[in-house]
Amino acid sequence: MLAVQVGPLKEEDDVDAAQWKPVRGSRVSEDVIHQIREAFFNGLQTGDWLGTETELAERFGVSRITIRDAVRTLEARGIVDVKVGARGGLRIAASDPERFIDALAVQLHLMGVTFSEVIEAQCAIEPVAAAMAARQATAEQLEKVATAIAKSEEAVGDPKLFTEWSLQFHIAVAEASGNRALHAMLIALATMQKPKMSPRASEWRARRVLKVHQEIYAAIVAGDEDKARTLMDDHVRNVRKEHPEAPLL
Amino acid sequence: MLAVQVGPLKEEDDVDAAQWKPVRGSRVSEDVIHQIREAFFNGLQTGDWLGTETELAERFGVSRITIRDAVRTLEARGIVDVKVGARGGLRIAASDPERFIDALAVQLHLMGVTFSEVIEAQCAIEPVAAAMAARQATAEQLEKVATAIAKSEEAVGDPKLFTEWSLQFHIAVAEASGNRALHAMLIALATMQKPKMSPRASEWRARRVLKVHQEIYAAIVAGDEDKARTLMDDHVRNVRKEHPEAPLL
DNA sequence: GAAAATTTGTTCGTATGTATC
DNA sequence: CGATACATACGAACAAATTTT
Repeated sequence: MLAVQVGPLKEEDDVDAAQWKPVRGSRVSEDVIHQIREAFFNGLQTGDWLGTETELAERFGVSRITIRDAVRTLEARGIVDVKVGARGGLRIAASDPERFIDALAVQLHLMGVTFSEVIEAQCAIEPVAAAMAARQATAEQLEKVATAIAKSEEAVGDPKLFTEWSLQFHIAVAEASGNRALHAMLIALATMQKPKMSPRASEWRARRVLKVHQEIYAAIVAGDEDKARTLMDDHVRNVRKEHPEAPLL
Repeated sequence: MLAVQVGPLKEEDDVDAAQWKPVRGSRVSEDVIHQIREAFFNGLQTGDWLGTETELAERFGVSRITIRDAVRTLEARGIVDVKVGARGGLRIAASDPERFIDALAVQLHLMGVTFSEVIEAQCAIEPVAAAMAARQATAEQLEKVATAIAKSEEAVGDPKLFTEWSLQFHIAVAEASGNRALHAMLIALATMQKPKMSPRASEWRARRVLKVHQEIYAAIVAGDEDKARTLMDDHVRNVRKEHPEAPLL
């Protein structure tokens, strides 16, 4: 059927072709997007002013509608923020994990990735994060972990609230790893499964979980990497076994 | 405001006020985006037809420009594909890691995440992926790993090509973990650092790396989880130490 | 291979809602 | 409160790309 395929040949074999960057698309708005994107990665900071739509239209020599196409795309990618009214216009956006979470969710949905795979991925990463936290957590980061534990302790009788603070504990540990890339990915994974969680922990189960959390925290504070990793590994493994459908704490 | 479009307020019923999704924005196009997004997560598949811009404009009772705003956003999020010409229009997109990679890159840039953090995250995840691969890799997945090794063996004299196939080895191991969430994230991390890598491995260094890759492969084939994890852990640790600026192999 | 039909890409003009001063 | 600045939204039209005839 497709004897001849003229155009964007995607050679999977040629590894050098991977360098290949599509600077030029069939749309004018893609040029605009590309240029602003380049400027972004070349040092623009949150809050930096980019101009109004009309200004940009003049500067790029295109109509306002074309600029709008570009703006909507840049906005969806989390690069710019748009405000109406006087002193409105385009500015470089602030970081927003939501963008990243959404992108991950969309792609995993398209790939047909299962719920349990997301959990499994989280379970794989968390012990490593715990070990990293034990190695290098700052006082401030430890404080956040401690807060999450304290709050969940107050909420042992409220399954929903307890689950929420348990989740915060895990995210705080990831943050304490000191690696923001890891942290961002764990937030994405945890957030994705949150809507599917049904908190049904009984109080004694909550207390048991709380105890493990406290032990993990102690290991991190003590700087015991192996212990932190092992405890977290057992923890997520158990949780997964006990709650095959809602395995996050 | 438009009295016409008051309908689609979707109450996420009940208790979960924390689930709290902003169904209602100040833009009409956000309503459209939200509805199509909901439909997407409720079972639309790659290739499914959504209609033309004009059709959608009629169906939603808005102008074509408003639909275009929505379309650009949905496209940027990787949800739809747009094609011009007869039988063109909107379709549900195929999965494209590129979207996810871009979103991660944008967010990490905004967060000011350093290059070494990205590498460190990768180094944290890979040993776990290797262990998982040892547990459950399929024949087809192992084949891909073997191919990457064979290709890199052929390229020991060509630093650039060798680096590329070494990277493919690592990605193939991640795929062999059987967890597509983990796989997707490692692709993103590896791709992000690729532009900054400077392949400068000498031939004997390449041969040494190759030997380790082969050992890891053997451990995976043998189903030896601990060995696979340990070998990979040592490997990434060494690589990071030897090439502090270009530490990926 | 050429012409026709379809559909997005792009432009201009205009009106309206909204935030700032 | 009024004036100003700006994005949001509508309508009509033509250009360019792609498939079908």
